[in-house]
Amino acid sequence: MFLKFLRSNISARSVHFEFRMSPELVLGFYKRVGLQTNFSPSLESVCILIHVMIRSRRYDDALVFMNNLLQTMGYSHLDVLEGLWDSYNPEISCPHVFDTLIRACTSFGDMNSAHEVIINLRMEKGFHVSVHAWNNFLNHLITSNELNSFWKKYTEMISCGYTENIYTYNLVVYALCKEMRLYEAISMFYRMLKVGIHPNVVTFNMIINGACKISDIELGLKLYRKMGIMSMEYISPNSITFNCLINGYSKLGNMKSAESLKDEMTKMGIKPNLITYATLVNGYLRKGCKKDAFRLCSHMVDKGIAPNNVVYNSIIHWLFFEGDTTTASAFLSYMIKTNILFDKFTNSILVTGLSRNGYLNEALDYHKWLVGKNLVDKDLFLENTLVHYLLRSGNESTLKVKQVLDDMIARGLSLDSVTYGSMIDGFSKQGSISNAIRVYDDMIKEGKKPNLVIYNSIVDGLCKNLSVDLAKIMVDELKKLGLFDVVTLNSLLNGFCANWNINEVLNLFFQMQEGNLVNEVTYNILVNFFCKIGSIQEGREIMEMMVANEVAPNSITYTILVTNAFKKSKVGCYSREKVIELHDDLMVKGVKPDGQTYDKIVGPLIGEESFEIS
DNA sequence: GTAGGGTTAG
Repeated sequence: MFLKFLRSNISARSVHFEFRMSPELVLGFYKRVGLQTNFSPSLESVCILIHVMIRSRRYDDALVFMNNLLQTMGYSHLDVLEGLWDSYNPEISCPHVFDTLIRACTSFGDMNSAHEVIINLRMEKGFHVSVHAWNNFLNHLITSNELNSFWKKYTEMISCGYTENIYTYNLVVYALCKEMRLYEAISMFYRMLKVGIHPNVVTFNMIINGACKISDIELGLKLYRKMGIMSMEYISPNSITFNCLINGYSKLGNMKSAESLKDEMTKMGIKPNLITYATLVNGYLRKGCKKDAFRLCSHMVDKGIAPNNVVYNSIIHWLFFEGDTTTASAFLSYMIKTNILFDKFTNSILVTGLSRNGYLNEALDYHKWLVGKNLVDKDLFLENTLVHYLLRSGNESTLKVKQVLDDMIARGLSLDSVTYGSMIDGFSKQGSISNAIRVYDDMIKEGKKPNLVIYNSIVDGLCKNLSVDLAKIMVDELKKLGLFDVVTLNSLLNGFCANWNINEVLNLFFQMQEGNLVNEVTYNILVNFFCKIGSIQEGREIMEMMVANEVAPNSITYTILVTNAFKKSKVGCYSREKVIELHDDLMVKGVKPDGQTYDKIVGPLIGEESFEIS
């Protein structure tokens, strides 16, 4: 009878009753006949099974059946909806079944179908899905970063007269935090209090995380400390609260505070978890403190927490970043040996890490392998990375770039603005402005509009290829269109400097100051220019001006000054002692020295000195 | 439900 039922040769209504009491039996039968060849149950029969499963609260099994219908059997979401609607039996079925269909759609990211189900039920059948279904739908929109769509659909939900619950309010807070609208998120918190919905620890955590993400740790800490008072002692922080704050400090490089928060949570009886350690390890690596990072790794192992792929990805990324490909490979091998799976982060870290360290052929091979295994996203990130580094590796790589692009096109993908931008910039930097222009023309032919970044590449290319006059004309045109920023003007300024055109340099710099379009790059360009055209002293004066205008000198400022001073010392225009004195002065001013410059210039100078003294 | 890792064009 069961087989007959599955092929719907007998009345669905009559079997409803037969099966509703024993979902186990139904599932067992279904699985057994499923193994037979030519087995193809009708839509109606599967829909009845779904009703039975929902009735007995076996939501996961119901989801599996729905996925079967939608994914393998090729029914559309609306087919399934009709099937469920037609086989709906008020004595047995629950309205909840339609919520589950929406969950099935969102679970594989098909937000449009999910919405169509909601609309169809409302418009055609006068049925309103539950607020939970809406919440699930809205949550998926946020997690897939479709925030515009989120707000539109949220408004739709409200206008249908739904009453928001705590989950809905939290979603709104979440969305506001994601859009970095922190103060609106906080006012949402008060609105919740006003309408009698108690914010919970999730609400707090999301706002605290939002504060940390915009680097306002003080605010995050304040909220954490006031959690008790603000909730009449109902809510206390959990591990997520601490992890958010620890992450905030780690991103800012303040590892001391990050670690003391870890101690604080431990004292409160909240155990640091895998995420706590992963966050701290990443924070130390970001600062270049490998020793501390590895200390925490062994600490976590001692506590019985094994590092996972996230921790390994982090380690490998930062090792590649500082050029230590040997140790990076060692960790990769260890990852493979201990069966820790690669994910899309690992793949991306590998392709970028190999490329930026000059292992372009290896990067290309690995990428090819990934394509073969169908493990590459459609977002062109890896391809654009390859194009970028290939073009920077010299002009013999043009053929390989072509290969990457051809493969891309063969896979049905087309170049995006980043591909074009990377190529235009790469060719400009190689000095082959004709190729850059060819790419630009292709881009226009493809109907793609150039953006500011691309215009800036071209301006920079013109300046670097000694056509500053042309660049100036172009910038004037861009200004008329309002299409320029500090980067555009920095390129032009740099071009004037390269031509030793002091009048234009000063003129443009004053204009930039007036327009408040000055950043640390602007000053670095000028520091370099005055070191070359004038004296180290003049360069240092520009730096003083930089500090006075509250722009912090960075490691590039350091390199510019120290390198220029050293060059002058070699031709006897500057003493070696003064180079060291310059270094000391920069250190006192809090300028971060550049490691390479220090090792190459200052270190040896100091070594020589101390040798002479001893 | 909220927390951790990567990033490509000036």
